[in-house]
Amino acid sequence: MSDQTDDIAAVRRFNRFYTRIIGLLEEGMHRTRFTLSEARMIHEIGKRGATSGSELASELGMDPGQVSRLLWRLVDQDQVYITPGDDDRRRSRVSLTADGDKTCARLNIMSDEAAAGLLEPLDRSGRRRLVQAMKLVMRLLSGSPEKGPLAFRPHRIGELGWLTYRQALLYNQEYGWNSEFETLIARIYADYEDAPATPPKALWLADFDGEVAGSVFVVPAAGEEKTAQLRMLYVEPTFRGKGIGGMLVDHAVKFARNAGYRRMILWTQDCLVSARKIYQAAGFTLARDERHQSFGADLNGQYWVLDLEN
Amino acid sequence: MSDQTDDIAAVRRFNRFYTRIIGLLEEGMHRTRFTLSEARMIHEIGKRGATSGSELASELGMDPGQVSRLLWRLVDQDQVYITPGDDDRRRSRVSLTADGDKTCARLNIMSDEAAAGLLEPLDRSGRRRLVQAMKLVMRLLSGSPEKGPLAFRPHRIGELGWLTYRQALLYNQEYGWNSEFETLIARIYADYEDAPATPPKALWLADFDGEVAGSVFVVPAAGEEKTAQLRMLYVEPTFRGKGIGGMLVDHAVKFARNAGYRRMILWTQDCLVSARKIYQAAGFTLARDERHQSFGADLNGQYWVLDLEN
DNA sequence: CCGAATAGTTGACAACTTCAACTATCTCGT
DNA sequence: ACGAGATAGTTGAAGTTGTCAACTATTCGG
Repeated sequence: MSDQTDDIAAVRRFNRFYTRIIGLLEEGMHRTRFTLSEARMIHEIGKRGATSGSELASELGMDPGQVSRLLWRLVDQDQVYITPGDDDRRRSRVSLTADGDKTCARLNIMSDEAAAGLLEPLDRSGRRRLVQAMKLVMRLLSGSPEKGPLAFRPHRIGELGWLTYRQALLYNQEYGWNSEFETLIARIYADYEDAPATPPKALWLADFDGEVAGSVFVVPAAGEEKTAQLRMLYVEPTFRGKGIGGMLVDHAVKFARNAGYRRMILWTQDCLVSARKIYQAAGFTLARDERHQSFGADLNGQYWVLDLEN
Repeated sequence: MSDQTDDIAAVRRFNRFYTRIIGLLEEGMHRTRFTLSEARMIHEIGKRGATSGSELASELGMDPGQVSRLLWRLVDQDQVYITPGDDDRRRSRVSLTADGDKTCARLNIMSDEAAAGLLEPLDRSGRRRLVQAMKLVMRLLSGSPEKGPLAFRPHRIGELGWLTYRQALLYNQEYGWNSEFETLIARIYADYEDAPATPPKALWLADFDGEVAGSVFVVPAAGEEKTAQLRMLYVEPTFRGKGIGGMLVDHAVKFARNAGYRRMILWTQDCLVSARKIYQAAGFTLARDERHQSFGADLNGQYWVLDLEN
């Protein structure tokens, strides 16, 4: 309950804060001979090449009447020209004149400078954290059913720690696992990294616009010839239900097959329901299971196998 | 260079995005009989108890003239009363009437609801990440010379991974250390966590409004009776120069002394200049040093000692 | 081919922004 | 003690923005 109100207060504080930031940025526009609305309109027309008034109205959230008057004012200033639409003569085609193009470019530079002014006091690492945090805020607030470019890539420095952090936190929240699990996976990741390059191993992060959406890795199974082990499959809660887990497993299976492994195994817990479905879909079969007590919970461990030779 | 332009583009995208969010939130205010400016003014007066017009003008970024007219409109609506200032009769005292208080409370509830609407689609973990990201954006953009409440607290689940992530990344950026360092510290943190409770050990995070500003821990030194070892002192770049490192070390030394240790040792590298100064200031003396090759760099390790018995 | 929907224009009015002129009051240095 | 200059607030004027409603021209569906 107090969490709730704290969060709300923090969000409101941020809203007030960012209202100021936006105000400061817009201030800079007053050095031009255009008003803020005019500048936004020119920018929008420049971005789309040629549009209609109604599109501008909905995109900028303006009243159609205001759009109309604003456009004609820009026509008077020779920034914009309006021609009747070709197929639909209600619709007008709005485009920038040569002058308007120049203005648009100038405004863009000014906006860039304003944004650069925000970044200016920060060092490289600070900038990266700022941009990452902004992207996260956007993604969380926009609900993000957006299907952007998802890339599988190797891990970068520090990201083994990041994966430990996220998974320890997640499985604690979802299943109550304690710090025993955190130290276990910290060692698993360290062992992965320190293992020799052969027999083949690989780790991928699912990267969504710079944000880690999930990960998995493949190592040679201990003591078993020509057998690969799939480990640490995980998908961020906000990215679930998009098939990322399945893609990661398929990717890993393909890698193992190409690397010459004959068999693939994995060890999981029966409480991880959605993971189980993914393994089944990838062709794994349950070989045996075993009760055990770990991470402060009663678990049912499962051992799954996939034959890679057919 | 491309990084630079990418960051600028990301910041501009965020600005546009958040302009919309703020617009949506303000939309809700139209259900009241007050305009946005009036609402903001009432809220601001409510927050400060009693102010002057000029303070309101600068706080809300409004023209003094507009503030004057707005205030008198609110006086007409019986939300606000204005009395001449006591000591300075140019200055007026602006306060809320009983009606104004009620209005202010009502507006606050509406703002809370609007903010809650943003949080509503998110689960607990999503909310926490959103709030954290917002706080980070604020801190990075406000330059944060602010001295808020700094607390030393034990680590929570996942934070050993977080510390691994941050330190691996940092020391890679600053000194070029490779993943050998990352796996080493991952194991060091895991060992810390799995060690028995006696002889005494402790780890603290410097917590600044929910954000990790730095950390350090103390363990019994291997093989040496009554000797404590200080390890993994680190301060986030954005929090440096505020004495946090020194406070962490002092805290650790005090703990070791209270826990009955007679001596304290630590192992560091000579390239970590500011850390060295902190150790000196805490009374440590350099016992010996030793060249070695680790983490893909040529290093000069240093062994420092502090006698706890005087 | 008619009624409904859509694109855009125009008028009216209240509120906001910006600038400049103006009064009253205070501060500071001499 | 006093005058120059700064500060707090008020008022006027002109232009811009936000909102609503009425209106024309055009297109679409049946």
